[in-house]
Amino acid sequence: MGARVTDVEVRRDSAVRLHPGGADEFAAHLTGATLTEVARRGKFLWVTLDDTPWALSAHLGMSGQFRVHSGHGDAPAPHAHCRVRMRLHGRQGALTLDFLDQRTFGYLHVEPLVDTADAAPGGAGTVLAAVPRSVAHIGRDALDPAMTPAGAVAAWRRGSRGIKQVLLDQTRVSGVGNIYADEALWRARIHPEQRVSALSVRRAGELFEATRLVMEAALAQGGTSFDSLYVNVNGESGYFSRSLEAYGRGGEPCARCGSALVRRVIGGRSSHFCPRCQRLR
DNA sequence: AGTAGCACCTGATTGC
DNA sequence: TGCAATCAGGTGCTAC
Repeated sequence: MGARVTDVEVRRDSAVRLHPGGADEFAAHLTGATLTEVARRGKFLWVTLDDTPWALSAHLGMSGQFRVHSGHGDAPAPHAHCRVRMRLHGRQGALTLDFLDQRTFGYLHVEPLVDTADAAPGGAGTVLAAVPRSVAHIGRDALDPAMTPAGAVAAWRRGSRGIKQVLLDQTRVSGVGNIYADEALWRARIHPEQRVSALSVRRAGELFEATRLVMEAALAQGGTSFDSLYVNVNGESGYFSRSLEAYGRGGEPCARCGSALVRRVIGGRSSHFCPRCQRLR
């Protein structure tokens, strides 16, 4: 890091729709700033600006991606899905940073950092964190060391909804999306429609362990890529889609028991599970 | 406060 | 062949 922003080109205004002052103010605020430190919580990521309490904040939605090219004039012409192009000067010279987003659910904005103090039941105590304002309501990431098993269990067991919907609720435990939710539930043998109020502490703890295992395994393989929508900054895909046991496998045999996996819409999201291994109780 | 449902958007795929 | 309907994804927002 340590790259200075020398130019900001917003190619589609809706890419900065959450920035209060609109595209011009976004570009003006960012231009001249130095990108210092990258952080994330769940699916929200941000880069701090200089040593100010401000950050360039981003959410990739479902198809957003950052791509980096060396140079400015010699960088490739912006892709059709390029929504914002930034030109940077770092230690290694000129860089072009593109925010691509085919389906435009993602966004960028510049916003202040705020202090949060969330208690972590289970031993870690209160852990302070400075996060962008739009991230303050988001729970700790499943892989965050400050998210303890007991903390996750307590967060998940509140309320009356089914566990699949609660897993996707980013204000409880963040970072788990539709694919990893199905995978974690399959591994923990929990029915996606199981009411969280009827989920024992022990079973919830097993679900947290399964969630971490799934996410660590996916990370180790570079993520779950079906196509060129899901890539790293160099445009390379991950391989975790080859390891999926439940997601997208409706009708196929369960790897554990051989029963046909079921696909069902739950809370508006397509869900996949084994009707034999994952019993509703 | 917790929950439900819609809006947002594009491109691939399926159905007629 | 053409066109319409459907689907996927994760959030912000409003309404109950």
